[in-house]
Amino acid sequence: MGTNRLVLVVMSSSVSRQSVPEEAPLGKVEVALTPQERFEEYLQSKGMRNTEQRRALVDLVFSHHEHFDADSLIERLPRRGQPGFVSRPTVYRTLNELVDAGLLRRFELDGRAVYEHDYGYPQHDHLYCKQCRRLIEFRSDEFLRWRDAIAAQHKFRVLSHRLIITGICEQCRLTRKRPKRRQDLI
Amino acid sequence: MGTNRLVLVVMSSSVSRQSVPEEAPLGKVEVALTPQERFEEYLQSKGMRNTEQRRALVDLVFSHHEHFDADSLIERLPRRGQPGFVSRPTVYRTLNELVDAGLLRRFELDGRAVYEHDYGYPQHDHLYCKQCRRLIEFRSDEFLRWRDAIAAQHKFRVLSHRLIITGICEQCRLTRKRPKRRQDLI
DNA sequence: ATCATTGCAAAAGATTTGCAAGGTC
DNA sequence: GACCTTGCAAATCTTTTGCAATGAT
Repeated sequence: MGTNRLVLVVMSSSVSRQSVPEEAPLGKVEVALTPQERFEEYLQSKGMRNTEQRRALVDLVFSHHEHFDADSLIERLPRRGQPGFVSRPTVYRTLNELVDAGLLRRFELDGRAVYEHDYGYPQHDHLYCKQCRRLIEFRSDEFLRWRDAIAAQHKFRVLSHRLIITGICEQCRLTRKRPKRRQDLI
Repeated sequence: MGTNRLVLVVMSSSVSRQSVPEEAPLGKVEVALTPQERFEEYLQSKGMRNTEQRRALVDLVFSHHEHFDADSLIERLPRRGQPGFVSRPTVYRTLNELVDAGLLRRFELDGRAVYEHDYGYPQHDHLYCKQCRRLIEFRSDEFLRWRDAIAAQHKFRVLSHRLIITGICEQCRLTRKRPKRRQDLI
């Protein structure tokens, strides 16, 4: 069970500084507790129990920094009967708990829930390539400033936002076409 | 059938209309054809037929400028057996066609598809009140400029974007709390 | 007449829930 | 021991699909 301390990197982008290479590493985010410890804390505070299944899922979820959905997480689990197996309902239940605990963030893509690391990871937004379906992360303080300004104009108290810019990534633009999905829910 | 219904009301939001030029009130865009005519044209170009059901739905959809989901549209239809009735599958089929035809835009909120007028309506984004579940529209050219700049930095070809700022609207902030929904998919 | 479209029933896909058995504190 | 969790099966919710009957051109 890898208790890997979070050392994560995001691409930063600043529109104002135009000569900067468009993908400069932003830096690491230090966190006091591992996700496992942080979740334990949350569970205790709620009078919930830290079970083997929950620990297994936290390990799996934080073993890769990738966007994922419930199904792809389930695919990475051991099969029924194998040690470490977790049932589908429990996976869904635990994902909800991890979101509540602030360890994961959830959003929607093409009609299903997608999760990403939230704990110890800086706020960012996404470019979504319609062709290869990759999510490309970027960070923009300028956007956040604009967001807060527009909210202030509407006397709206911001809690969060979701921004996805859909299009074609450079890689795909320079390559041949690929099949499309059934629907365009963005 | 929805147990927890979205409250889908729109404020054609005119922002503090004083000094911010990019924040003009959302108005209509001049279009040559009515939605009905525009859809007819689309259908013909695709070798599809303009049926009573399709006309009825276009009328209903464009009779109010509101965000809506399939269920709330179905509720506004005459009952089974009444003239003007349209079955649930046909409603879904027609909504997809209206999106393809460019008359409606679709996005997701709390796990289901929400539609809004696209044809003859200017591009805009949304503030979403977590409490009353209202969607408040706003328009920002500054945001669009920023979007295109950030995309250019990533050599990303923009096709569209989806931005929803979630929080508490002024009205709700000045009132007492209301119950929350089951999930926070934004 | 041809062929798209409808309504019905049923299916499908994603996620949630009731409940008895088992695990954690 | 109390009571939270799990896995199973089944239910839900939303949306889609197969198909025979109906309707548009």
